[in-house]
Amino acid sequence: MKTLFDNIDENEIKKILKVLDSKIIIFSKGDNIIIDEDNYNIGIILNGYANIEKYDYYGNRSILEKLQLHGIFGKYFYQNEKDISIIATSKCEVLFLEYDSIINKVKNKQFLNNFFNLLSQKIMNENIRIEILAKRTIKDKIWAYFLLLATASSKKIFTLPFSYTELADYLFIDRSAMMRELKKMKDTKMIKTRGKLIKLLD
Amino acid sequence: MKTLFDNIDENEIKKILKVLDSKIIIFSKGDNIIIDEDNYNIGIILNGYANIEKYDYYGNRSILEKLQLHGIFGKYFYQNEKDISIIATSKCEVLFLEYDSIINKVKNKQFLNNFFNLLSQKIMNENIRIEILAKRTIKDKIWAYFLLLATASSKKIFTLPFSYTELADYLFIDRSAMMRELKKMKDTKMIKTRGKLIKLLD
DNA sequence: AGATTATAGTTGCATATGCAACTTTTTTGA
DNA sequence: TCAAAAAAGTTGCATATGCAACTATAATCT
Repeated sequence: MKTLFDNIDENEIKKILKVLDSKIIIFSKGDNIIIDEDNYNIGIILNGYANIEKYDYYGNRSILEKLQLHGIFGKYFYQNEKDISIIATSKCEVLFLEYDSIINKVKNKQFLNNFFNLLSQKIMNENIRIEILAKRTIKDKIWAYFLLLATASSKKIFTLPFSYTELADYLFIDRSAMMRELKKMKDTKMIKTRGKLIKLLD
Repeated sequence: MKTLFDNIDENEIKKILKVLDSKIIIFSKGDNIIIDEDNYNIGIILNGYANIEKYDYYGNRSILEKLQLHGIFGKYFYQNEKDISIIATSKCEVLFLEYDSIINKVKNKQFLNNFFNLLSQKIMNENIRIEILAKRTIKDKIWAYFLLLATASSKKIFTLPFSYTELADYLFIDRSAMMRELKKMKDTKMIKTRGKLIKLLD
């Protein structure tokens, strides 16, 4: 996975972060991560996890995105930031930057390259997400997501980065319907589970 | 809408495109737009429209993305480019570039800025798309998409950029079920349609 | 440690949605 | 300009999915 600091030594990083007038804030699990939009408009997760969430009219929660190492967020990426919240799902260190400064103040080509790559990677992740959502049935959505996790870990056994409740909100489906499909998948020997540990069979 | 050439004069654009060793190709409606990956890995739509499409196991087409003016595509944005195709839906001029050259060869800060903005805009568009797909019912998906088009044109009357067949494939839903919901929406005076012309009522 | 809250697991029921199979209308291209 | 193909429009039927309402289990907090 690409990060913002790939192939840049520590001293150089410090210099860049100073030039950018950046800010690092640590959040606790459950915190609402708010961007101070006057001075900073981009956030980057340095460690920990966060969910980008939205509630609809009926009270359904949708998890729009799962942010992890060097995941990037900010008002440039959302049309209506007001009705979206970013919730830390673990202790979570966030680097805040100003978007324009990156191109205009940073001389280091490698850093620019890394930032480009972060954006490209975000686009790729969202495309993968859209392909999962393109699946027409609950079972196919679950399977596509499990395959993704298996591919990411290069193993047929992996740990869900979500609770099952969250997983349903991430796949935009009803939890009980999802549980029912998971049971069917276990019954037909597609998968085996133990808590959040999932094993894909044959 | 932001474009790659915002605030850059024509001569400067020519210079940049030369430095980048870019290539412009014109496609006809229905053409499969293929990237010559050895030399170019990014495409940008200069005019016309194209769909990014994928067919699933059952033969369902999914329209993953609708590309228009300065829409950007390329292998950096997809994990499995092989099973995805980009189809020109009108006569279509495409600029091909090499990703790395942009950061490493282009000196013009405005151009870099514009390219960044193109990526950010793409991320925003995909987030909007995900929010539409997050809607739990067909009617809500249609309505959310129509609202988006109305907002984009700042009018309550707008023209669908899709055939109804394509629209269903874009929203990842069954066409006949979609037509049924559209009829209900007309019956309950939510919308009025005449061909691809849609009007949102109150 | 015990109480409280959240998550997981289950089920009956109503209905929204997909699918197949048509007809009608519009578009395309030779 | 006319035939062929594509898109739009419609409907009956089967079922996948959402919803409500539970119980059981696990996690969290003081």
